Parts: sequence; structure tokens; C-alpha cells
Amino acid sequence: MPTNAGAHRIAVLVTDGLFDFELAVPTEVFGIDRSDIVAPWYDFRLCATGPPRPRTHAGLIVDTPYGLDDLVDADTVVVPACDRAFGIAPSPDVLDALREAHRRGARIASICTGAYLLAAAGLLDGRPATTHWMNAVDFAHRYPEVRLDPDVLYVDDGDVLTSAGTSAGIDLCLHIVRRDFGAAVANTIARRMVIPAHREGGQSQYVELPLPPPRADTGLAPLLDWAVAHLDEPLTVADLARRVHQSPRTFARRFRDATGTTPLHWLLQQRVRLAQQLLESTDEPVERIAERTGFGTAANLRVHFARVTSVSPKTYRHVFSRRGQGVDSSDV
DNA sequence: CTTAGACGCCGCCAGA
DNA sequence: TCTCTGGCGGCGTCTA
Repeated sequence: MPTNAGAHRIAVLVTDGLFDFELAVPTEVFGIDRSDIVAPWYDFRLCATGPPRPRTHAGLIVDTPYGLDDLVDADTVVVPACDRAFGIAPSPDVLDALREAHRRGARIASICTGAYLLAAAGLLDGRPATTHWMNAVDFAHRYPEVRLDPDVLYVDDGDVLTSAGTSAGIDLCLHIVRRDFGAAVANTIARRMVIPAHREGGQSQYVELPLPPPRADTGLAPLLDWAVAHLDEPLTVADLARRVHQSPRTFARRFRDATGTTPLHWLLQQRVRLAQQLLESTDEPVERIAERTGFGTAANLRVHFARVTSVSPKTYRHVFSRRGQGVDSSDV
């Protein structure tokens, strides 16, 4: 594993009884050397708590030289879902390590029921967060101080991020890559993993057709492809409905069933994504990018851009322009 | 930042 | 009876 000097250090907490897929998600996104896309890539470490060689839920033995001390030193700590008993009553050592890492400025991210550990460490008090919907009632009962939203894929609260069940963990990890390296890098990785590039955190966990996206039964995929190719045009819901020969009311229902969001909200997300790519790859003024993305005016673009990315187009361009260059993630 | 008018969302309900 | 459709109206959001 390459450990480039100055690389952003990502530590994954490995506990006994850890669920294999949860471990695989951050390993796949962060742990594979992707320095051909952007360098330096992450410095990735599996950090084990006792016993020395934890055993995953399926029985794989994790043999890693890193422990909780390395976790405390990381820039980002990922906490995957773990054995239920451990999640409810985690060891003080682990909680101390999480608190210390956070106190030192690390970004803490959980997948699925990993949120239990964050909550137990007090990192979620008074903050918005999510976890797997099946655990929502139990979680809310145990941690009433947490502002739990059980119906979103992930929550980005800046230095603390939480995500819902397994596949939402992929969305969160890609979101982190997007924050650190920009949309183009995140999209490239999504393509290599052969998964949909971008699902927004606020998107519902209750998607009728989760992955892959809608096929012939709803017939929405060609329409979505068409819309993405025509984002610069004024698109109304009535227009889109007409294209698939449905009434606006039925179209809205099918759209929500298939994507978990509404047509307008989806359009705004796509337009922001396009704006991100144009800001990264061109020198065009914001006003011009607003035209090309269908926002019309720069003021309008700024409103939606900031809502999605939490930064202004100018800041985004400053951080991410000239793809492939190193990025100071503390600037985001 | 405020504002007016347009547009979009969704519960409701009748009809297929 | 059950499920799906699509029109209506109120209210929230978007745009200029």
C-alpha cells in the first residue's frame, strides 16, 4: 500500500464481529490505490481493536499492524456496522479513541449501525444523523439527544457523517471522495465500481427500485438520460411527463417510486453536478455556467450550488480546478 | 434581501 | 374489494 507523504489518512475501525460488506465498502472506495486518477491518494489503514486479530462476521481474520493509536492520528475515521452487542455496549477504549480523534480534528463517518458507536461516544449529541431504518426506533430511544432522520441515505454534518444501510455507505464514501477531490474524481471511481455515480444524502431510504436504477418496467432510464443531456434547456415536469406519455400526477408518483426523490429536486441535483464538472474543467465565468446548466442566472446557481455542496462556486473552483492536483481538504 | 407570480408537490378522492 | 390513475386544491418552493 503506498503511503505518500502528506496524503489524507483514512482509518477504518475494525472490531470483532464486524460485518464483511461494511468493511469492504470503505476498503473498495478508499483502500485501492487510485493514484492514477489523483495523487496523492488516501493513506488507508485498517485499525483493529482487541483481540489482536479480529474475526469478521463471516469468519475472515483481519491481520493488520495498525491499532487504535493509528486511528487517533487519522484525518478521517470510518466506523462500519459491527456486532450488535458491541454496538450497544462498546468498549471504553474505542469510544475514547473516537473522541480523541474527533477532538484532534478528524472527520468521523459511520456506516449503518456504526452510528451507535458515534452516539455512544457523544459525537452526535444535538447533531443531525441517520442509521439503518430498521434500527431507527431503537436508536432514537437510546440516544434521544441525536436529531435522527431515519429516512435519508446519509447526513453530512461537516466533521461528523452518518449513513444508512450498506449500500448507502457506498454513497457516503463517494460523497467523501467528492468533498476531498471533486466530482470528476468521484464519478470516475463510481464508473470503475459500475454503480450509479451519485445519490444525494437526502434521498429516501425507501426506494422501490434501489439498484440498479429503473429499467423497462418504469421506463424512466431513457428519460433521465435524455434530461441529463438537455439540462441547459428549461425543463418542466409537464414536459418530462409528456415525453413518457404519462399524466403529470402519475409521472410524479412513478418518479418518486423509482428514484426516491421528486422531478424538480432531481433536476436541481443534476444541474449542480454539471456545474461542478464545468467549474472543475473549464474557466468559463459563473454566469455562463449558469446558462449551460439551466439555472439561468448566476444568483440562482449560487443558491442551489451552496445548498448541495455547502460552498460557493468560486470556492469550489478554487479548490478543485486542475483535476489531478493535490487538494487541501481542510479548505472544504 | 424582498417580493410577486409561476411552478411543483402531495393528500385526497372519484372513477376505471 | 383492491389497486391504479389522474384531476383538484392548498401550500411550499423556485425564479426573475
